[in-house]
Amino acid sequence: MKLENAARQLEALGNPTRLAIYRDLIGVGPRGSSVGEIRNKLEIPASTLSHHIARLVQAGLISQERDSRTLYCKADFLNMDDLMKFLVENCCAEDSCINVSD
Amino acid sequence: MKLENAARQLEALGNPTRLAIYRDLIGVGPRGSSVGEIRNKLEIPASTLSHHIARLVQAGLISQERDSRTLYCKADFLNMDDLMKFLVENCCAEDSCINVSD
DNA sequence: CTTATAATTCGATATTACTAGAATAATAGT
DNA sequence: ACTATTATTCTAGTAATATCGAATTATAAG
Repeated sequence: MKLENAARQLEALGNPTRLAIYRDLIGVGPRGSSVGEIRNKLEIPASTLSHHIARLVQAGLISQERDSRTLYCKADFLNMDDLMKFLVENCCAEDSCINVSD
Repeated sequence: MKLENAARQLEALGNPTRLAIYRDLIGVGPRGSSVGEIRNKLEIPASTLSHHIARLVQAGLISQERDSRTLYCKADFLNMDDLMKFLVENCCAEDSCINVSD
C-alpha cells in the first residue's frame, strides 16, 4: 500500500462519527447495514451521514450494494488488514516491536 | 481505548507528512530520531515539522526526550498496539474477519 | 399520476488544518 | 558577552472539513 493511500484511509477513520460508523460495520460483519439502519442506530442527520459514508467508500474502507431503494454498506476487511500491515511494516527490525506477540 | 481518543490518533496519522514521520520513527526503533534528523531525512521546513510532531505527541503516538539542545522523538509502540486492537475489537463475531489468521 | 420511502446533492456557514517565513527561546561553546 | 545550533511559537494566508436544512433524485406501490 502506498503512503498516500494509507494516509487517506487513516484520515477517513480519524473522525469520531466515521469511526463509529466503521466500527458498527465491523461489528455487524460481512452482511453489512443499510444507510437507514446506521442512521437510526447512531442518530446522525441524513445529509451528514451521507457525506461521511461517501468518504469511507472513497477511501476504500467500505463498499456498497443497492437493493431497490435500500443501500447496504459493509466494511472491507481485506483492505483493513492491508492498512494494519502497512502501519507495522518497518517495525520488526527492533526489539520492542508491536509484532512481538506472534 | 475510547473512541474519541482512537479517532484523534487516527486523524494524527491521517496526514501524509505525519504518517511519514511516524513510520520513520517506527523504522528506527526505540531509540528514536532527533527533530533535526527527521527534518534532514524528510526535508520539511522546521516550523511545519514542529507542528506535525506536536500533533503526534499530543495524540500520544510518539514521545520526546531532550538531550541538551537536541530533542529526540520515538514512537510509542504500546499505544500503537492498543489502537490496532481497538480497530478490530468488535470484529471476531463473524467469519470473514481480520483476525482469522491467528 | 400521485404519494411514500431511501438516500444523495446543494448551499451556506463555522470551524479547523496546512504551510512556511520571521521572530523567539533554550542550550552550548568561545 | 557573543555567536552558533536546535527547535518552538507567532502570524497570516489559503485550503479543506464538518454540519445540516432544503431541494432533489431514484425506486416502488397504489
